[in-house]
Amino acid sequence: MARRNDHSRDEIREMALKAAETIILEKGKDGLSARKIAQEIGYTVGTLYLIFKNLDDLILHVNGRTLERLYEKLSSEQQSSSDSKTALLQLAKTYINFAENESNRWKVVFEHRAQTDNTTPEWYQERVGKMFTAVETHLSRLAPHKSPSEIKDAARALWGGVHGICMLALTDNLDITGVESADTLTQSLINNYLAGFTAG
Amino acid sequence: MARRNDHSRDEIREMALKAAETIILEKGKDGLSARKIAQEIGYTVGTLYLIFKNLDDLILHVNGRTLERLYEKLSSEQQSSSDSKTALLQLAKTYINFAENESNRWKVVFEHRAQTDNTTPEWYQERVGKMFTAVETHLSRLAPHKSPSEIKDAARALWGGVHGICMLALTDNLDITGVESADTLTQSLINNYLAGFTAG
DNA sequence: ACCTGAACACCGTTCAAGT
DNA sequence: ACCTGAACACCGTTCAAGT
Repeated sequence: MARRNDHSRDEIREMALKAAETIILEKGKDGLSARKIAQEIGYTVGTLYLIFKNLDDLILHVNGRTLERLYEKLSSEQQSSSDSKTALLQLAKTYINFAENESNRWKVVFEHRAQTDNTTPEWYQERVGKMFTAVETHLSRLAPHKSPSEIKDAARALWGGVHGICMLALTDNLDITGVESADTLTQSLINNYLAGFTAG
Repeated sequence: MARRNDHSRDEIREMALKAAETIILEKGKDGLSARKIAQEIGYTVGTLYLIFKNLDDLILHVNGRTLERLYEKLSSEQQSSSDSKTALLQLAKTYINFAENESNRWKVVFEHRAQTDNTTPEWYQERVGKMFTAVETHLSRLAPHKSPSEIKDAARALWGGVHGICMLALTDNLDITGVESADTLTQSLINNYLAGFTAG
């Protein structure tokens, strides 16, 4: 063995990330290990360390892809919305559906973020930031008299709120039943928040 | 060795939970292991398994104690509040301060919840439920015309929102700076939400 | 240059055996 | 009855050695 050259570095990289995503999908983060990924793609553990700094780095890239997929979902649904309020409600619906459908992958984004306190690369921060841009756009349409920093804060308050309901629902900490209720709660949050925000 | 009887079962149990809390405080969940707990309390790993079902069970009890401490903090601050709106804002402040001060322990509550999907014991659910009761009480005072189920939903929407901002701030996912901002955002969330909720 | 295989220092969990 | 010690089946990570 050694010197096989069956796959390019980029191919191995892609295979590894795909394998990791599949394992997380099926077994959650606890089911993931470098050895399992390696076995899945037909290489040795050592090979993974030629491509990724370590397992945390690999998971960081998995999470980057998850955020990318969410962003695609969010941006594909926001063109034909009549008004900005409806658009925001629709964004929240999409957000929650994504989190529910990709539940295991979605949880990893935040579990992993919580544990490793190394500085996050800029490409990652950018993807998180993109998720707020659409919200800010709609909010500034609904409240044109607000300053940019007020809009920025509002987007973070409101979307942090949507996220919180979503995560608590996903982890069964809200004493509610499933997605349908999570959806009801976010709609209530957004409607009431907007009532206060646009009036104030 | 064997048959030492230096400590009662309950004493060992308490020592183990305390040791686990200290390790989590200092190194986070990743720094925790059964072997380290055992070493810290001067017993063998095997002993831990005579008292706890497994490490997940031990962590569950650590989390139960964390929730209990939060509840004490929350209930100690809510006596003299003039009106219910101020009381809710104060509750959120206390909540965020607790999460920030006990950051490592607080994260474990939700990381662990996210990974193990075994049914949670009722004593745990009760502690989570207690956290919502105070919120419900204040909300029903502010909006006496709402039905109990509307109040319940509102409490979950609003507090899920507070929680979301709190967690995103703690994990650096909000592009804001620290606790102060998390506090500003929750105050904004609560104020605007209440404006809509009490008017509707 | 590319990849392996074996090593190192860890894990969680179990359970026969010691007192 | 209470606790140990050693075992089992796993980990992440590194790196000399093979082709």
